[in-house]
Amino acid sequence: MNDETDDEARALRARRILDAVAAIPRGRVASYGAIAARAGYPGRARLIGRVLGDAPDRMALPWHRVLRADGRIGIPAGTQGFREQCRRLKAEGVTVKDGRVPMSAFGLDHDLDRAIWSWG
DNA sequence: CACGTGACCGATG
DNA sequence: TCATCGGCCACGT
Repeated sequence: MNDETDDEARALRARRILDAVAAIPRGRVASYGAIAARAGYPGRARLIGRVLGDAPDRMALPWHRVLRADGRIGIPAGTQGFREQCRRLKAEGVTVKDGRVPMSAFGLDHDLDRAIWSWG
């Protein structure tokens, strides 16, 4: 009897998280933790990876714009997904070197800093 | 119910 | 930069 409620909760979580991912602007990136917080689940970064992994790949979603907090790609190196993520990021002008993106230049907080402090 | 695993993170050494 | 640790927690076994 609880199953339905659980499924609903899961669906809600996924929706909020996927929405947050979808909100990342083209050419920018965000960390799993940042997405978790934005979706309303602070401290639960692992949840994002799980949801993205479960999401149907046919879904048009900028999942490739989600990286680890240090800028490295979260997917294990050498996998198809890893290569795909590199490809997609480069395709939209994001610098990827050795499976890593300079968050200082492409992270969302950089936009905030620039807007608030008029940097760059 | 216990345990291992993982597309995580921040602090610490 | 790398290694470890404690925290986080859904899932499969």
